[in-house]
Amino acid sequence: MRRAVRTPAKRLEPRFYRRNDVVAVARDLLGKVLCTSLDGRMTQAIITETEAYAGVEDRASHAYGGRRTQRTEPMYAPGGIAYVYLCYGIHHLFNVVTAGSDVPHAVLIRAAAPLAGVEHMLARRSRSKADKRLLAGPGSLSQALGIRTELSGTDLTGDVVWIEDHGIRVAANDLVEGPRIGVDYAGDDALRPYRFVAATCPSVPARAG
DNA sequence: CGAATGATATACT
DNA sequence: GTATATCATTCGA
Repeated sequence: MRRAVRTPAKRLEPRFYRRNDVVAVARDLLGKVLCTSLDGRMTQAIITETEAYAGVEDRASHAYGGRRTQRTEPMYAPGGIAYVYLCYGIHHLFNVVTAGSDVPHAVLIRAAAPLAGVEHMLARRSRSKADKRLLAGPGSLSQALGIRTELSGTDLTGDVVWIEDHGIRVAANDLVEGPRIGVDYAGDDALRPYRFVAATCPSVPARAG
């Protein structure tokens, strides 16, 4: 298999996040590497599935109609921070806040492929072996990377949670788009094609094994 | 297929 | 302040 070109890992800068086109950011996040350093444990995962939430105009968004609460406050900050919230009382869902100040757009990270620190992911998920479900689904992904609601508002250009570009590219014919998951309550907005999936796992740099 | 599980938003007193 | 419905899901039967 063709390996991705080895590019020095480069942390995404604020200007990546601050674009107003949240759908473009969601697409661009595929193949990027989500990293956490928590409890002295470092984990890295290649993002394979994202969903865009288009702020005030999107009924599926927590910020629909400009709703502004203590929970959603981070979404109104300039792009480049985390928005994490608890869903169904169990799952911590991780979002990347995008766009400028007072434009509450965000991208939900739904799935990823393990790249580094797999042993920590397994421990956090109480599993003994890595399978396809280790980082599949936003709740599982967050649990494996140690992301919790207390990290909501965390600066993604810091050294706790951040995202790197490893030069991994998702081919156009690998990119699948469709309606978002679990947003039936949003009426017509549930039909928006705001979900992006890297159909086959992006090439993993050779050093992974 | 359905229960688990708790913070949050909203609508009350 | 208190009550209650809801939820960007997951796992096991």
